[in-house]
Amino acid sequence: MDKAQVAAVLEEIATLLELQGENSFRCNAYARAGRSIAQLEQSLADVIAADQLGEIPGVGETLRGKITELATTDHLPFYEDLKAKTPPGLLTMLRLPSMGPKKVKALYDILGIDDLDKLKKACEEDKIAGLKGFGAKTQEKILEGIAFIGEVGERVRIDQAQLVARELVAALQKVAGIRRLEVCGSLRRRKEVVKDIDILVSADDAKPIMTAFVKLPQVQKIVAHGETKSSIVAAVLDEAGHRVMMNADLRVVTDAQYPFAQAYFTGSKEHNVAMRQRAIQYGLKLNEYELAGPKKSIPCKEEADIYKALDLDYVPPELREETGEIAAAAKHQLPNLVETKDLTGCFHNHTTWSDGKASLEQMAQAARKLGFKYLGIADHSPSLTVANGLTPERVKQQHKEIDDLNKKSRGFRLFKGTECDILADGSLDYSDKVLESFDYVVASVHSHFNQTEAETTQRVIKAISNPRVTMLGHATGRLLLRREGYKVDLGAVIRAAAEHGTMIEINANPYRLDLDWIHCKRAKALGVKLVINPDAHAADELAYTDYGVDVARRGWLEKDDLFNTASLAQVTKELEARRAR
DNA sequence: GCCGTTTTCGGCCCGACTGTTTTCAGTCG
Repeated sequence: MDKAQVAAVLEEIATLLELQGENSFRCNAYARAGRSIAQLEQSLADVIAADQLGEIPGVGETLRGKITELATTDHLPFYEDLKAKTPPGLLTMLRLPSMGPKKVKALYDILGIDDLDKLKKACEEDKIAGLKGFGAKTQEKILEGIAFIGEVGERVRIDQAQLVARELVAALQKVAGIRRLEVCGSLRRRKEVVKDIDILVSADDAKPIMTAFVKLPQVQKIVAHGETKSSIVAAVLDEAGHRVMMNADLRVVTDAQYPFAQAYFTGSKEHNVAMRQRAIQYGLKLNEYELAGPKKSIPCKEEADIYKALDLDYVPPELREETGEIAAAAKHQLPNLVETKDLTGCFHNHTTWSDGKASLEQMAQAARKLGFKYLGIADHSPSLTVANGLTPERVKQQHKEIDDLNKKSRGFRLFKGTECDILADGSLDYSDKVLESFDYVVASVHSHFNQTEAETTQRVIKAISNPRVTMLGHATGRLLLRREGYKVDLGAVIRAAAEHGTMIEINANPYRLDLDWIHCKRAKALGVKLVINPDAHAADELAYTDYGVDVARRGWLEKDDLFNTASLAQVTKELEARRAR
């Protein structure tokens, strides 16, 4: 098993143990080890071979044995036994709001309920409300939870969450008495999928703000309504007219508490735990209201002051995942993260020549409006017939149109590219001669998703080893919350990209966000250049690059780790040099 | 299950809110 699989098993063990009623610290130990393994830079096999497992924080004698067994034999009797005696439906029940391991276990032990259907039936027959520790409200909440899961799923994409957040914030800002306001939580950390929206407000009097919040027109349901915290389900229509529903929490604190609350509610949970532990090392206590010693509280006006008080550089929200950012902040080694303004253009964009909605000229105009100095056009290749892929003859025609447009424009350039299909055997969809007519080539997989991991890996490596390929498009083909990516050994792909000097795209389309930030970090470590591409099929989709910047920042990338932060002259020079190879 | 300038046992981050209680357990973040 590779590290992702081992990590998933460890985290599942943690959950299964919780359902057994096991000591929470023991459960936590498995969960923590799982996270550490998932975030390893090297391959798990290498770590085991070098006998370095024990050096990973949270991995002791017992876990070292279990992890080794899992990684080398693909089996772990301890896990398999645990799994065998836990009905899989219990894990689904755990996803319901207000249902934790204790309640799930109680329902299973007392009534033998082991899936959502039985749970729903039991609620409808009024069998839950009478149980010790349960009541009418709990029963009602469970039913609502089951309906909610069916209707909206659990998580939404960052672009959808942003939409909901923007509406709520705009409505809230009209309420009098607000001093500071910010969206915190995973949306502030710019995670690719988000479960709920956390809004933080500072004010002298919380009550009117709380009251206004639960009465906003977007509110579908009030989940909780307390003095400092309220929780609602909000519904907002997106541009396509689809209803986006999600949970939103509001916290109101005093302005003095604001920076502490801001840090606390931004998370991640793991980052917060590590920060609290660091505070303890300094003889201090950190919570959402203050940073304080036994005798006095340390005043902080901004979030940065908290980090400063603990001898840390300010950690940008995108890095707060407890993947080494605190250690780096202590040593003044945090990266100087790339910013949206650093982008000079992008390379993976479609036009009406294939399946885009905007013409070459419209795309160019939109790019200039965003301040880009160039735009790469990469329409589809012939085998993607559904997307109106370009034949070699139409490629020539498109190139003429691009030349004509370039003659008319000053200080801005269109580059001739292609999103060339990687065929089933790893060969490319155009002949070398046609490929050489482009300024650059994005190579992507669009078919045969059911190949084995070994086949797809070989296929992609073969394609990116071709010197005519400039960059790899959407590396796993995933569609967030809709479709798993194709199975591919990204470690091997990234190593091959490093070896052949091929760049890898960060597909900034919010449906994809592929390469994932974790792999960006690994690609950077191996010296692979990354490129933020919106995969735009319409003029307004060029702005998707913002989401790509989010991914890059979460992946610790700096301006120079990306290709499309270079000047037009540098980009032109580099592309010409590559074509001469 | 991990871990140790309070070290081999006894801790392990902390607080709000809810619902079911009558002082608190469970859940959540």
